[in-house]
Amino acid sequence: MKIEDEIKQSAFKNEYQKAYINLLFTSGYLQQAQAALFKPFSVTLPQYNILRILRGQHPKPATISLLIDRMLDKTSNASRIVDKLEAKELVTRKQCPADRRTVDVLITDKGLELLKQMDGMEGGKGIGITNLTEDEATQLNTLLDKIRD
Amino acid sequence: MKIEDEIKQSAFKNEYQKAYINLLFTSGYLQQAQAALFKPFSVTLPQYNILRILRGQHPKPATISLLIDRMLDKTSNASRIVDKLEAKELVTRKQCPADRRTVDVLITDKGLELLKQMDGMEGGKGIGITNLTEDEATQLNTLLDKIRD
DNA sequence: GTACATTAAATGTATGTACATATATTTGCA
DNA sequence: TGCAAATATATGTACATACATTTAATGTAC
Repeated sequence: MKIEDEIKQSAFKNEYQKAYINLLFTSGYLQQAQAALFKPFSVTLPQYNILRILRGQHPKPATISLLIDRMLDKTSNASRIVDKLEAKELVTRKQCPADRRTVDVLITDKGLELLKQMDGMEGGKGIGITNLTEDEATQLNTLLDKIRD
Repeated sequence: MKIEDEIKQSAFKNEYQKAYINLLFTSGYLQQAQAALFKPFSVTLPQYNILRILRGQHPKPATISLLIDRMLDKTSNASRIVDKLEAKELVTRKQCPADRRTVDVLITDKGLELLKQMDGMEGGKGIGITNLTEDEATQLNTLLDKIRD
């Protein structure tokens, strides 16, 4: 659907303003769609992202710093997201003996099992991005990279 | 910058997954940039969006329902955002006599004055979207609309 | 005209974001 | 060695999101 109709704003100042709003809106749209897919698993998007990073490290532990470094949103609060995951027994956290400032975060078997169940719904598959052809996806990547230059 | 370098993930499964992550990441990037621009004015992005809608209506009032309808993110909580704006005296809120369930929300002179000061920084001008040519912005709009089909 | 459904808005709760600050530990340098 | 700076994480606060529930007013069917 055209962005004009989605937000009921008939006119934009120019293509740039329109593209800007469109980008924010589409991102929100995809995030909501994904959150809906995740709901049955009782895991939020940021929690899922942390779990994925931990699986990537497994069986090595990750520190909170490493998680922050790899997260999409650098400014979010990894400590508290790990709190939630720990409460669900999807990760463990223990002080690292080598450097007692840092904490070793490890995904549990239960966490790995959950991710296994969720595999196949990642990457927005079937949500909307696959409405594009592969060429168009490549085009989109080029445009987005240019925006962040 | 290429998305691979931004999030230190070397390989994506395919162009779709990459485009998906890229879209979410770029949206976050733009929102953070805009939040930084807004900070001196002590207004958050959703608060600003509500003010813009109210200016569009001025001098007619808007109901909360109308605000929800026009907001980019439909599921957010317009009532509480209006609370914050009311506390800053940027809007007024009073029960509508015709239908006492509804509330007339009006932008104040102070609110209009604030928007006037902020005009010119909207639409991501100078933030990144203008790294594109006008043709590229049009292309981007087409791709994004297709994602939400 | 009373009862029930619908609508508009507000409120409650859990989660996350953004940013400042606190606390503990380690590092580095005089 | 001793002490300040840097680092790793946690915590506090304000704001927003997501979703369920509540409250009040209106509409509708009988």
